[in-house]
Amino acid sequence: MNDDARSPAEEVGVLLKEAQSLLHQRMDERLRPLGLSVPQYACLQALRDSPGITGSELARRVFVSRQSMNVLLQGLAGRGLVERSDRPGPRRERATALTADAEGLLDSARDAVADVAGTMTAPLTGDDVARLRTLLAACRDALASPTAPGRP
Amino acid sequence: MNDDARSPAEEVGVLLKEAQSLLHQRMDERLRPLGLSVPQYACLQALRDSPGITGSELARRVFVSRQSMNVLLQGLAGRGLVERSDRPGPRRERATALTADAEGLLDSARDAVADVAGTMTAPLTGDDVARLRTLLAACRDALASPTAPGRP
DNA sequence: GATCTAGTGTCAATACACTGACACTCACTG
DNA sequence: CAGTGAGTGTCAGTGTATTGACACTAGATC
Repeated sequence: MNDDARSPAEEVGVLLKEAQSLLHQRMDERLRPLGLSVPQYACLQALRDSPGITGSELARRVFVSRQSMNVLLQGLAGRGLVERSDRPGPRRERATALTADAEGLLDSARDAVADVAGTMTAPLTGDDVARLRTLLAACRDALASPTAPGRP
Repeated sequence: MNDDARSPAEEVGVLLKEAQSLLHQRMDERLRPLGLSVPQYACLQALRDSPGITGSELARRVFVSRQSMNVLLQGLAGRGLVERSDRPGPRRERATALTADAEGLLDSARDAVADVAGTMTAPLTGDDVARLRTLLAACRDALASPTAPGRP
């Protein structure tokens, strides 16, 4: 039955893994000279897009656990890249904001990441990129709800 | 300049991360009842596609380091899923092969993974899937060579 | 033949992320 | 008002993957 051939859907899965892994690798190569890891960059970027966001929401967007995000933020705070209020807010949350240093560093990082992303989509036309975005979004949405272990 | 807008290429990057992360999560949910993690499944699958492959080559395909693959293989060997020859070959490599138990388990795992992949591509037509494969392969190839830190 | 390079496997130590558990606060409900 | 549930932050313990280092082998180079 499914002896040697891989279904088209499965091939999409491995291509997804391969492309994402390569992208992560290239981003890491470019961000490391700036003293940033990929999750740290994603954290700063999310913090810039949504200032005052809670740590838990931050963790969800970066795809890590609250605990990991906590130590990640501690590291960034120790380097003076983020400021965490020690006066907890209404729901015990600590407001977190970027410092001026982080803004400058983040601009450099954004350029590096944009360059990598540009290399990735270089062989594609504008229409191709738009199509790719649509298709990937459809795949993501299809996987959004936790699959039941067995289907009825 | 690049103040608030994200370029289409960067959006592809985050969509790639989101889709891959969701896929990994769903696969993990389905493989865990079988006692397999995603890297373990990928390892067995690669071992099935290319019997007698070396541990280092295996590591490259699964996107982990040689050392991680080593402990991973030790775990699989301890559960009787793979057999490692203790008579090293010409280049000091140890031939690795799946056991009968692994073949059966892998068949179940393949079904589960195929199901997840099917859910992912469910909202897509056949042409969409083919197009997606082409585009993803192009992105992967564009990222294949290590990017020089700065361009000339 | 001596030397260098590339490939492989392994050990040790470190960094990273995760699960589990607990304390605390707010909104809703009986 | 008591109680339940959801959301957040933190601590401790564990597992996993990584980097760095070393030993060994085969082939290329001089």
